[in-house]
Amino acid sequence: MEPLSAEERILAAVRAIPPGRVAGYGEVARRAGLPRRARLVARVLSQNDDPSLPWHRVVRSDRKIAFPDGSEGFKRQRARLRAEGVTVTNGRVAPDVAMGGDDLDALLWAPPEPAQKSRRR
DNA sequence: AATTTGACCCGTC
DNA sequence: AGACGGGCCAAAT
Repeated sequence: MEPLSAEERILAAVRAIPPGRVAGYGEVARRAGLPRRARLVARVLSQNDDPSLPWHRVVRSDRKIAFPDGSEGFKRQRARLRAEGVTVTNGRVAPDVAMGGDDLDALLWAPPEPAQKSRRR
């Protein structure tokens, strides 16, 4: 088996984000085994053309949509997120759907259950 | 070949 | 909240 290229690993990491949840660019990079390569993730997404890729589940680490407010990309991403039940206000997704927030479970791709308020251990 | 750009991130102030 | 500086690095200028 040919080892997966960096780009393929990134795409796989993006596809691994469960519906209704989001992850940061840096988080995806780390997941793909490419720490500190957040920009590469952004570049790969910008090149991607596969409509089946859930690229809209990738947001900035501050949970805001990376596109300029009001731009086409911005509106497209916001619509796709809302379509799967993610609340977006002022270009930012609700904290309970974000991963890497502060709970270990989140970092380990916590099971789909965004409804609950993450109780600290 | 050198410099700038970009769907980014983090610590510090 | 925002600003600044340093990382990161493939592509485009």
